[in-house]
Amino acid sequence: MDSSDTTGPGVKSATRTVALLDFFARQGGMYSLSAIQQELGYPKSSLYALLRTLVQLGWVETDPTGTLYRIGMRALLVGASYIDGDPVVGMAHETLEWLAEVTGETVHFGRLDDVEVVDLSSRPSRHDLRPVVRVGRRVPVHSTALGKALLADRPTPRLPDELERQTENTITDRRALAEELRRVRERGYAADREENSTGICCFAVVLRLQRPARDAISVSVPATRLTKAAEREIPALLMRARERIEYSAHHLLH
Amino acid sequence: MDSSDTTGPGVKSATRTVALLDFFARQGGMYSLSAIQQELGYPKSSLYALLRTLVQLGWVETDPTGTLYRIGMRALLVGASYIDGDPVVGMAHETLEWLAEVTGETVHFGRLDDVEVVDLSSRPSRHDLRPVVRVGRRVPVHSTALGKALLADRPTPRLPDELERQTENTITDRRALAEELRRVRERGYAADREENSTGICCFAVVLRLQRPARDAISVSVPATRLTKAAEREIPALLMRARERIEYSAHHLLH
DNA sequence: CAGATCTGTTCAGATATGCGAACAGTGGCT
DNA sequence: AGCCACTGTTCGCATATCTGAACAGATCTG
Repeated sequence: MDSSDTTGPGVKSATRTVALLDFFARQGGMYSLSAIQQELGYPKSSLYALLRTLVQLGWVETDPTGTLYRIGMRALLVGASYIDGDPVVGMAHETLEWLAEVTGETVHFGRLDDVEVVDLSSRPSRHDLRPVVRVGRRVPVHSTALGKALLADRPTPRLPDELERQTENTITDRRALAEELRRVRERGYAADREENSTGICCFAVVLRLQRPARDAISVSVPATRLTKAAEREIPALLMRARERIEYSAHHLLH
Repeated sequence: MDSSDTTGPGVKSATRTVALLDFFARQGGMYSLSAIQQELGYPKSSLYALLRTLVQLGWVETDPTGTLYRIGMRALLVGASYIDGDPVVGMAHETLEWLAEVTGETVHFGRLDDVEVVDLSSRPSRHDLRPVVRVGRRVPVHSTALGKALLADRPTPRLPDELERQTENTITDRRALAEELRRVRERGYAADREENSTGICCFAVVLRLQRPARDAISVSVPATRLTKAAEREIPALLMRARERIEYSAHHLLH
């Protein structure tokens, strides 16, 4: 069987299983059988058997009446293990600590997934310890420093169908974004000037562990704290952090 | 079809799909095809097809050689959505904020899963802002305040096969644990005196949203900060937090 | 209260997966 | 080198899933 066939991926019910889980993840609520069937297009009876199986295994939960479905807790456990098992996140950990310490700001570790960036690790700012747990959440690729840093490293960046406006500074034009990516390549780091979230600016650099880069690290700064000095220092610190991470990585991989 | 049948759960390859993901989550590393086959006992060729399917879908990743498998990023995204979609976690959120604020300590929201507690939400202490992201991780049920609070609410608590020793204070005897649970019921809250982690004490109460309780909230305090006053105040604050959460829950559910 | 129109559920035939065995690489050992 | 033990990979038949249509239960409506 050819892998790029019209038959789609090999095992049908495995494909559907994860498609179902993906559906719950994207929509994030409770859905009835028929609602799911309308969305995914699978036959009712197939979904029925599948859902019952997954409920039995704890991967899908139902409401007390047994008629509304949502994602189950086992999914959470498995998801968390992705981070624990990732060698790069593990190696980057102490350097991100250091980076948060010297900047006093919030740092993130992001990984490109299709046309979005997934936050794999967050270290809150020293100042505002908001409980924002963003780990495992997606952020747009065109309006964040993480995303732009990663896009800039690709010869032909894949972009979402529409560059959704997040703030009044968001770059929504594809030409303008291409130009911005050129500047990112030139400078060696990406910046986000309240393009994703009003009042928040970010800087990011990619980790050059594979080509094109898959991972990036960033520092987020409230616009009010973004002095001229900080604008110079933070990118420099990011690059030092990158060196440290890349160094450990090369040692680990011999 | 009977639910407690010898046929096992309905759709075989869905069962295997999630069993495979569970395997990766528990072991948390990279495994070869034959290693997985030894562990799970499925035929090689079946696993082969399944793994290829899941790799194609981003739920399993391979190393550069394509011979070692690990959990993929999509699993992380789906797991994170469990927390976002949970109504109780959502409602408890601002109360946990408040609890962290008034105590100045780290608070957790835990949910019972089989014989372990899963951390669904953490709010770091005001003092030591360690980046401990424990969300999605399991903690033992017998050595934590969260676990003991939840166990105490069950008529016949399910326990792990062995009560593993975590610190020198861990209760490892089943009789002693039963006695401890009796005290928890009497007092209305559970305490952990460095039983799970040396230097850390916890208090926890269950949320009475269903019988037996499924969720609990806790406050963790470094043993060095645990004054007599704190020992009285923290359980009282936990109970106030519980009232607030239960109140919002009943409003939401009418 | 009957009819209409949604739900979730079951069933037997069409169809795709699952299985063991044989094949093909790879590295280690004498 | 040659053999051996071990991987990952492919392939055809037995078998279990998938499916569409029919059934049943609930809610709404005039």
